[in-house]
Amino acid sequence: MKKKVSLKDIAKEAGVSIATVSYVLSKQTNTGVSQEVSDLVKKIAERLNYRPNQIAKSLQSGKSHTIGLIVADISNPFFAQVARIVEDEAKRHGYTVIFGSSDEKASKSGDLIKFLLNRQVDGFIITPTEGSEDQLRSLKEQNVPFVLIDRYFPDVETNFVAIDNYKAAFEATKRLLSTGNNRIGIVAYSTQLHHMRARIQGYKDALGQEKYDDFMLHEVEFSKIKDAVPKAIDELVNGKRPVDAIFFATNTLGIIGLKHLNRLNIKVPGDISVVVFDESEIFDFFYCPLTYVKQPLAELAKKSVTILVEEIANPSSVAKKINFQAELVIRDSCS
Amino acid sequence: MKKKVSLKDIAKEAGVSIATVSYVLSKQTNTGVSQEVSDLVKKIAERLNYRPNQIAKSLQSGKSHTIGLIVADISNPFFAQVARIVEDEAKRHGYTVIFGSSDEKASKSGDLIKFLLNRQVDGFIITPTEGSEDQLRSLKEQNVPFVLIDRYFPDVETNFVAIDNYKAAFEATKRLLSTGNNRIGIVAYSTQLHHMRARIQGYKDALGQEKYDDFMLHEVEFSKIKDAVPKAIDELVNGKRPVDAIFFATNTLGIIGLKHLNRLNIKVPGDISVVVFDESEIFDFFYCPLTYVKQPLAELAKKSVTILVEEIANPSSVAKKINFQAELVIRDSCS
DNA sequence: ACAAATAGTTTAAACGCTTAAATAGCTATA
DNA sequence: TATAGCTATTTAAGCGTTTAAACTATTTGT
Repeated sequence: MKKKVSLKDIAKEAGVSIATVSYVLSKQTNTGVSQEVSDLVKKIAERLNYRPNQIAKSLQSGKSHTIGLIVADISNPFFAQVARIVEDEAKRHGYTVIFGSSDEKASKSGDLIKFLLNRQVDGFIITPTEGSEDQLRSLKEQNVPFVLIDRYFPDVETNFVAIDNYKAAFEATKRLLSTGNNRIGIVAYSTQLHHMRARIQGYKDALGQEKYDDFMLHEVEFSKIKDAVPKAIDELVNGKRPVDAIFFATNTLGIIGLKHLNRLNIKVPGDISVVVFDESEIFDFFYCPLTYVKQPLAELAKKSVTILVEEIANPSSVAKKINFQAELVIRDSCS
Repeated sequence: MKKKVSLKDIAKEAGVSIATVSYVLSKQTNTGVSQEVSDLVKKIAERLNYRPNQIAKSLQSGKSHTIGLIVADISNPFFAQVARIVEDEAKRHGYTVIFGSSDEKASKSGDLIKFLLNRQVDGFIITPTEGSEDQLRSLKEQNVPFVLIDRYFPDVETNFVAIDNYKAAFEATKRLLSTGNNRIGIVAYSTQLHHMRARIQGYKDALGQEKYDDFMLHEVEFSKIKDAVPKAIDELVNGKRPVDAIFFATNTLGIIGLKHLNRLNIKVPGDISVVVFDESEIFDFFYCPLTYVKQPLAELAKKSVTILVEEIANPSSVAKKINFQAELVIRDSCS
């Protein structure tokens, strides 16, 4: 890589000091530099195609203008979409985004945080994994600005941007009930993460004491979904008292589940009603337009960036907790 | 953000010079530092939770250990998958990834390159857009290491990792022919990018003089696909001599196209045969298992990283040009 | 005509790290 | 006992910026 043009080169060429060049090039107003020198320096900078060295600026300012985005898996379209919006919004604020995938593992998330801290990111946007509370507490202690997105820990005071999962799940389940389903199963992740517990609780509360039954709740482990979801469905539909509806608690679960329903030749909504949390372009190809919970993804992602940028500029001690409302998009998969 | 622990802090605490601390902490072998001092320094570093400042290291070494990944759109699953593999592979080599989306626009790609160069990335992995040849030439001139992925310009000598698009398209079209289709339409992007021209040429050559007909070739503009693909399909199936098969030149085109076929209630492969370039989880929900061209994505992405890392370590003047073979996965969408 | 104010520019230190070169304190050698 | 040869450690410069402070010339005021 050819050596880059620095202030020094321009200074030498212009016959002035480095400081003068810096003043010309870095100040918007020409504070105390003569017009001639200013013009000359600018012309030379232009000619030499000068590009300021961000690294040097960062070292000097202590700000890298870089934010770390930690998601579960960047190749998951849900997070890829978040990433895209974060990218655009960050760019609008003059920030660069470095990303990393935690694979829902606290250990990976911890490594990633360390790695990116070494890289001197100015702050983080994180979809936290189960068991990462201490990492967040540690970040707080070090006064590193960060915002959680999609999930959060109710007992750790942090900024977060999420949706009202309880309410969304409650309404989704109510929809299944009101369309005549009584035995409603749910396929969820087996995790203590609050967003998932809230979805499950919303589902339970919508059903109420009399209709809920432990048999209908199936929690699968993140790392085993490929096998566990089909198994859960088999149990839901084959028991002595099979369900007449299934609520999938995330789009990934929904995708795998619907594939399995296809395999079993179970028709939606004829044989079974379905509601899915989150949308996915994939669902457009399912023969039946699905009723689903729509998260305001763009708003979530944008808000997370604005909060973070604000927090970097002037740290506040009170945590910003934003809950958006999700929308239940009613189509044809409940009957 | 609390002030970070630096070598200085450790040095003061240990009562030695900064240099000694640096030697202890940055050299694997304890070259010329006494065991006692070494142990002491390490203990203090540990206690203070010292994290080296990468920015300072970068400024000093001239290497940022960061690579810039420029894709068309990170929210497109194809690129999101590439990003994930690049991320993992880069991490294996000790590199961080900064990404940016060009939206297939040369102007954006140019801005992105400048932006990331200021950020002192050590090199790039790029899916180039149409009209970005000069940007690449300029990078070459500045001796910035980079590798193109997915696409390349035959008349610009650069490293690239791609597949043999001509052959893949040729074989896909041959498959359609051999399953009894004679009038085969193609929906492709209207671009001079070589990978697309190669796909179109492969298609044309497979058909040969006698079977090919300009009417069957539909090129749509990237920014207008939502409307243009349905329109193209309407023309292909409604003309005086309608086609009996359609070859979609990318998965995005395929997705939009198949949705439209559904809307028109045209059955695959009953009414029309289909082959799609690239795979997509989305296709799993199409009622008919699709025959598609499978790119070795993981290999492509990995190779791009290893070439780039190698190139950063010791730049070579001869361009590395890698063409992988794609695989035609034959399922049920041709008859 | 001389001090004071002002404008234009430079000096120098700092950000946190690396590393070649210098130095100090030993020990072994003749 | 002076000296060469080690070993352990420090000094100092440099990476590319920014910026407070210092300096120099010029202009203004009296």
